[in-house]
Amino acid sequence: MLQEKASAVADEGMTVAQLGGRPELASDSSHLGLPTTPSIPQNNEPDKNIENIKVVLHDRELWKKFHEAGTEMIITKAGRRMFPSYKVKVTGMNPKTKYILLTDIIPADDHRYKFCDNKWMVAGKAEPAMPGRLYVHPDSPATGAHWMRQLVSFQKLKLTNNHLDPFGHIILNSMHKYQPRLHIVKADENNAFGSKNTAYCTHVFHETAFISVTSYQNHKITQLKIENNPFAKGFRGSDEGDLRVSRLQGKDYPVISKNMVRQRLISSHGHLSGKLGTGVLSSHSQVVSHYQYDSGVPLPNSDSQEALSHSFPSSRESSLLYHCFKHRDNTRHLDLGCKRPYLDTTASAVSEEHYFRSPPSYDPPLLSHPYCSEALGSREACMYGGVEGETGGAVGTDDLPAPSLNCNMWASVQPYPRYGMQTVESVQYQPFTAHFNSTASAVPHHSSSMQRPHPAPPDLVTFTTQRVLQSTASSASSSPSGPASRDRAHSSLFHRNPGSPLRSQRDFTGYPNHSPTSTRESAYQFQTGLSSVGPHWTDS
DNA sequence: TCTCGCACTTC
DNA sequence: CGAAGTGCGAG
Repeated sequence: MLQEKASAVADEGMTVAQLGGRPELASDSSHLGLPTTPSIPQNNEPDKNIENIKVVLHDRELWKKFHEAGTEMIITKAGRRMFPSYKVKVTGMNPKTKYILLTDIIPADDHRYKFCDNKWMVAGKAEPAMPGRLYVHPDSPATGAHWMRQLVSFQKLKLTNNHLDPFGHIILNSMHKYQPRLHIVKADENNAFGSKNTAYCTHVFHETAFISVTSYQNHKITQLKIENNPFAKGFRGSDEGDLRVSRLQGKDYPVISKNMVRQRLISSHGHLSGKLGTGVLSSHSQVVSHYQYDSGVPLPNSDSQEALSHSFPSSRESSLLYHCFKHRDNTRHLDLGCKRPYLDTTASAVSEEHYFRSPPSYDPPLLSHPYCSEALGSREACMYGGVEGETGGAVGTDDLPAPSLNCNMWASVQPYPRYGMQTVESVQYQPFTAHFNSTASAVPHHSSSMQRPHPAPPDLVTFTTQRVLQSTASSASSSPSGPASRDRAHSSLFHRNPGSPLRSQRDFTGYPNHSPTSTRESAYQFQTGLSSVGPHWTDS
């Protein structure tokens, strides 16, 4: 089934993310047609074709519905799952090669938003980026066969607005726009960390972009959540919904809430949707202009302000969306350099100027640099940037039976990328670099052809450090096999916080003990360093 | 704006 | 059954 679905989507055209190369502007034209032909599968080349990996967003239609209305994701102190959940179908991997799949969520732009007149508007400059945390899929590392066998779900990933979150959830600022990304890192022995050739690729599905909120702003979104999220079934209105409401209120007769009324009105009006209280339709035309995509190639929008405000086209315009706008570069890379404790890196953080002022031309920093610290023992380190694990060197890891991603962290890039959304996902692929790149070259995003190693552009560079990949990779190779074993390890690292025991995250529990039971559900969410940036960044 | 407890749901 | 994921609405 999935397969079918996936293929169907692919047929439609745009959803498949192709890796290989990220087309740059220059190449855009060639890609416009959409690379239908992708390089598919030539199985001949086993390990090396990370660029041939294809990823299809599961439930894309649902995501599109949300996107057209302006997706909102609730963020809470305790952590809230995303809905729709981020699930993908992966094909084109070498069945025997091990890969690590992880996601991160980066700022889509540098604005803060407000919901007025039934639409999202820019309301100032974004808050300093939060620590970029990564969510490593619990099965990582696992073989290509494992990943391709079924849908890869990131459903347990949670979002929080608690900057001091001890659970390892991904920290976001409310009322800001974000873009989830998927990274696939080859974790084979051959590419174990240290190797400069470790390859990875990044996939971005523009339809998964969202604005984080503490409570829903757009009732259309509320409605979609209620209608599609099984856990919200209790709020469904179908004929009986009213009854539920009434019961809640202790009444025997149906009571209709304002919200429900609004929603119903809206839905009934269909296209007029927005019009509820305040005029709403307004932005349509504008929207169109901003959000367009090319066939597959993401185009950054040059007009930042406007684009942003209209990022979410209303449903009506959806058809219009697929236009092209010019953009500068699509490239995004991940830099996985590793090797420095992330603290250091952090410090080095880049000049704020670069980051923040990235001209429109810059693309979003898609990636970040991971740093790998050798030390992995401490979980805390992972969680908090400031804290470093003391365990020196890989202590734990090496010894651990099941290597896991011990404290690996990636840093996701914070600065805002200003990319408009991309229609299709873009993929990027790059070799891992072993070092941190402080060297930023100002590479334009453009870049990269696929294979070329790129230093990250300064703007992209974030301070964050990451430890993760590396260790992950290396461990992966050694790891026994099952994802299960590593699960616990991972989790343990990340979530544990010295002072705070996290109950909810029992994930880590496993750490010390090897109990097999550890659930693989544990989420692996890592944080990247960050901090230093904040201060500088805020604009004045 | 955000936090909390609630009733309801899925798993 | 209990744990955990939902939006609601009062505060």
